This record gives sequence, C-alpha cells and structure tokens, in this order.
Amino acid sequence: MTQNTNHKEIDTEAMILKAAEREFLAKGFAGARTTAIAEAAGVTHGMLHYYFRTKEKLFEKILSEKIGLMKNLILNSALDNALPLEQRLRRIISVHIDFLAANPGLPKFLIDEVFCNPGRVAKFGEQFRGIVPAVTLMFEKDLRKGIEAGIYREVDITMLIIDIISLNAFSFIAMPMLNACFANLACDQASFIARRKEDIFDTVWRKIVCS
Amino acid sequence: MTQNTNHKEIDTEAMILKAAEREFLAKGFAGARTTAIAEAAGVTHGMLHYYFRTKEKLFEKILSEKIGLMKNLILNSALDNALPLEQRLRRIISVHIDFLAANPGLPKFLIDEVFCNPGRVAKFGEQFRGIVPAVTLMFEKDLRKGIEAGIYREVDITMLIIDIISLNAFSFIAMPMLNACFANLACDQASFIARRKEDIFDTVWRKIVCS
DNA sequence: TTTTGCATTAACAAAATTGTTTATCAAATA
DNA sequence: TATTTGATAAACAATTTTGTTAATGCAAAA
Repeated sequence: MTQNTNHKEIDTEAMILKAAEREFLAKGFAGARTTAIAEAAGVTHGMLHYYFRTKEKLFEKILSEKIGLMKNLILNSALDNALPLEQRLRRIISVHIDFLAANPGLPKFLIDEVFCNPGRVAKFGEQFRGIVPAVTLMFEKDLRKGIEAGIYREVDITMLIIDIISLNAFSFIAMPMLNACFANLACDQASFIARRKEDIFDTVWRKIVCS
Repeated sequence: MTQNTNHKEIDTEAMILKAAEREFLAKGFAGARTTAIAEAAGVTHGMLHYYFRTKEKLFEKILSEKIGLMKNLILNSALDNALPLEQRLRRIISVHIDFLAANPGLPKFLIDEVFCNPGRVAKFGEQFRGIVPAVTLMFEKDLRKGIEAGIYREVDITMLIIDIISLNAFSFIAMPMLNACFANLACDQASFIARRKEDIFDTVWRKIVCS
C-alpha cells in the first residue's frame, strides 16, 4: 500500500516525459504529435493517455517544470548581492548564458507557449509576477549610489534589464537564424558563447559607467 | 481574354490572403486552421482550396511576401552610406524599430517558420544569404578608419551586428512577455518604442566610441 | 493459490482538419 | 440569345490526430 507497488521493466512514464519534452520544445504544442511522442518514447500511444490523460495535461506538466526552472535561475542569480556591481553583473550574465546554453530552446518555448497564448498567460502568467521587481530591487541601490557618486550614468533600470535580457536571450531564440546567416558560428558554438558572454558584459558595463 | 475577366462582388482571394496573414502570423503554420482563415475571410473554406490549393501553398505565399519585406528593409537601410557612422547608425536603428513596430509579429514568425524548420530553411534560407555580408561591408570601412584613428574601440563587427539585431528585435519577439512582466509598458506602447530607440542607439554607440 | 490491481497492447471510436466534387449562378462574349 | 467561363456554396470524402475501451499479462498480497 506504499506508493511504489508497480512492476514495470522500464519507467514508461519517465520515457514519455522525456520524449514529450523534446517534441514540445522543438515543435510547440500545436506542432507536436502525441503519436510521435509515444513512438519516440518507445511505447504505444495508449500509454500516453493512460499516464497523462490528454495532450494538454502532458504539455502542462512539461511547461510547469520549465517555468520553475527559469524562474529559479533568475531569482537565484539575482539573490547574491555581496559582490560589487561590476562583478555581480558579470556573474549574472555568465550564469544566464550558461543556463541558456544548457536549455537553448527554453526562451522561445516560453514566449510562444505562455505569453503568445491568452489562455496560458492567464493560467501561468502569475508565476512571473515578482521576478522583475526582485531584479530591479537588486540593481537599484548600487546603481543609485554610483549615479549619486558621479561614477555611473543615469541609466533607466527598466531599459537596462531589457537590454540584458535581449542580449542574453536573443542569440538562443534566433540561434538557427544566426547559424544560417553567419556561416562560421556553426563551427564552434562553445567558443561563440564564451566570446558572447564577454562581449555582452562589456556592452552593458560601458552603458553604465561614465567614460 | 485579358487577365481580369472575373466578376466577383468582393475580392475573395484578397480577403483570404488578409485573413491568412493574420492567422499564420498569430499562430504559425501548425497552429493555424484553414477553416478559421476562411471564416475570418467571410468565405466558405472550399474557396480557400479553390484559390490556393493547399494550406501549405497559401502559407508559402504569405511567407514569401514577408521574407521579401524584411529583406528589402534590411538591404535598403544598409544601403545609404553617405552620412557619418554615428548618424547612419542612429538612422538604421530608428528605421528598423519603426519597421518592427509596424510588423511586430514578423521576427518571431520568420524564426519559427523558416529557421526552426529544416524543410523551410532548405527552401527559403537561400534568400537570406548575402544580407550579412552586405551589412558587414557597410560598417567595415568606417569602423576600421575610426579604429585606426583611435576614436573607436576595436569592436568585433559580427558581435556588433548581433547586438543591434538583438536589441532591436527582442522587444518585439517578447513583447507579450514584457507587457506581462513590466506592467507599465502596456500603457503607452508608442512612448516605450520611442525611448527604446534612443536607448539602443546610446548603448551601441558607447560600445563603439572610445571614452 | 487465488485474488487484486496496475501496466500494457491493440483495436476501436470520435473528433478535428484538410481536401474534393458536383451543381449552380452570374457575367462576359460570341 | 446561347455558350462559355470563372466564382461560389454545400455536401462529401479522406486523412490525421486525439482519446477510449476491452482483453491480457504479470507481479505482489492475501
């Protein structure tokens, strides 16, 4: 009567989840096919309904997990406020880029499936409240101190945050386009990402500091 | 026997195209429904097949037009090389942002439907060759001159172009997200766009010039 | 050992979506 | 006026996709 009284050879449920994640991330909800997910998982498609009832429910399981992942990352990386602003900024950018490199499909997925879908933004949008205020708060104090001291320029924090998100995320959202348009990027993705990190920090930091 | 011997009260074909554009831009190929397009156009869905044969063919008609639009804009805006770099840069950013504001769904549409789709990138990707070299060429001369003169920093042109595209396009790709996360943006979209233009130019220009 | 309950399969059903055909109408044209 | 031709609607057909059910097996518990 404990919770794990089942006796399957392989973990069908986990296989389905893994296959569903790949399929949904790659093609979105509308483009994904439950039969393709089942096939990729190596099970009959009846199993998919047995474990998750509907395509929508399976999708939301994946979606929730991904929202949590992204939310966590942002809030955790914004939390450590011990270092001076310059180091903190460098670290945040680096951590975000590493995260995006490990989850390259995520930003597009969330934009497509949460924010471009009225029903979903109503259901899941709530979870994004609070992120921006938290990040803003984290920059505000140091930034204002620097501005008053005359070493930082009078940057608009909202714009600064949008700049950072744009520079960090766009490459990953548009990676297939960049690969098609900048022939040489495709060769060494890793080195591109490393250079990009440095470059973004440089761009943002010069925007902040006077001269 | 001339080409326009037809006799319909309203231009059904144009209505379908207009409705299809809205539907495809909003939901993508997979998410769009031909019945919804026909309904929005105020015609029977048989008409859609009569004029365009298949969903795919109708879609490609819209897609081609949009690719042409975007290509045109980039190449034209990159063409005028009379002004000094600073003015040119300011103008390019302004023109691009205006274009994106008038076609807010376009970048995401092209990324989703062309670049994230192997078949389509094979069929339409070709049309994007040549854009980056043209833009690079346009910056290269002035930039190198400034660097040799010691007034510009040694920026990587590829990174610079990616920065500009990122900063310009991201807001539009993620507009629904920004609206959800930055509550006040939604109020006056127009003023946000105006401020964004200035801010992006400032950011990019400070990246380029020494001190 | 019998029973119980979950996991699984395969066939089935239902719904949604795309695509086709036939009949009809209206205008241009011969 | 009779003919032709393109436009249209409505019903129909085909396909794809999602969801369900009934039968089967298998392992643990009683």
